[in-house]
Amino acid sequence: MERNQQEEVRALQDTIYVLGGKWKLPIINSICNGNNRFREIERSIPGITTRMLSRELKDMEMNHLIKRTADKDAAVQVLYESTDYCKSFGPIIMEMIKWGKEHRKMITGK
Amino acid sequence: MERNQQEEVRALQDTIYVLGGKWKLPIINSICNGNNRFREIERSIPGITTRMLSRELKDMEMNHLIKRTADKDAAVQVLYESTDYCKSFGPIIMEMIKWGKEHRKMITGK
DNA sequence: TATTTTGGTATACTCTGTTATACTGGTTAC
DNA sequence: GTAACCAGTATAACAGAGTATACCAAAATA
Repeated sequence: MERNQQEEVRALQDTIYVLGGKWKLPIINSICNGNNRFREIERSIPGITTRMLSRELKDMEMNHLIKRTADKDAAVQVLYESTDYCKSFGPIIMEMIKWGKEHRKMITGK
Repeated sequence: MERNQQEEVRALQDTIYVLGGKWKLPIINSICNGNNRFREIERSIPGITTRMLSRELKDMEMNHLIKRTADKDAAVQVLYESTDYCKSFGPIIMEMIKWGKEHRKMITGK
C-alpha cells in the first residue's frame, strides 16, 4: 500500500505534466470530434487565440499526439488528425466532460 | 450534434478550470488516500512546497473541496478531510492514474 | 532539557503560459 | 476584381502560478 501510493502519485503527476495547461485537452477533444482544419478547431474552442492554438498544435505534433498533413494539391491543404496515442486520453476526457456537466447542473440549480 | 459539441467543450473547460494547476489533483488524491495531516500530505506529494500546499489547501477549503478542522484539545490538532464534492473527482483521478501507469510502461519499454 | 516535528507564514524572485493586436501571403467565393 | 476565408507568424506585454529559502511558536519526542 505504501509503495502503491507512491506509484500512483507519480502516475498522476506524469499525466498532469503531459496534459498541462488550459488548451491541450480541448484541442484533443476537438480533433477527435472530427474537426481537422485549423480554423475549424479554433472556432470550436471558446477563448483560444490563434497563437495558442498554433503553439499547442506544434507541441502536440512533436509529441506525436496529432498528425499534421500538408498537401499542396489536395482540396484541403492542411489536415490535423489524432493518433492512436492521442485517443488514449478518451476516458479521461469523457470523465471530465461528465463532471463538468453535472457540476453545471448543480450550480445552475438543476 | 452541433449543440452537443458546444456543451461538451464548455463542460470540459469548466472542469479544467476547477482542477487547474499542478497540485490540486495530487492533493485531492492524497487526502482521499487517507493522508489528513499537513506534513503527511506534503510528504506524500513529490516536489510540492509548503507554500503551494498551504495556498492550495486554503483555496480548496474556500471552494468546499476539503474540510479543515482545528481542535486545540484533540490529539491531532489540525485535520484535513475530503468532502463528498471532492470525492466526485474520483473517476477522473482514477483514469489519469491509469493513463500515467500505462504511459510509463510504454516509455520504459514495459 | 535538547531536539525534532507540526502547521504553517514572509519575502522575493522567476518563468512561462496566456493575452492582445496586428499582419501576411495564398486561395476561394461572389 | 474584390471581399472573405485559410493557415498561420510577429511582437510585446502581463499576471499569476510556481520556486527558493528562511523563519516562527507550540507541541511532541528523546
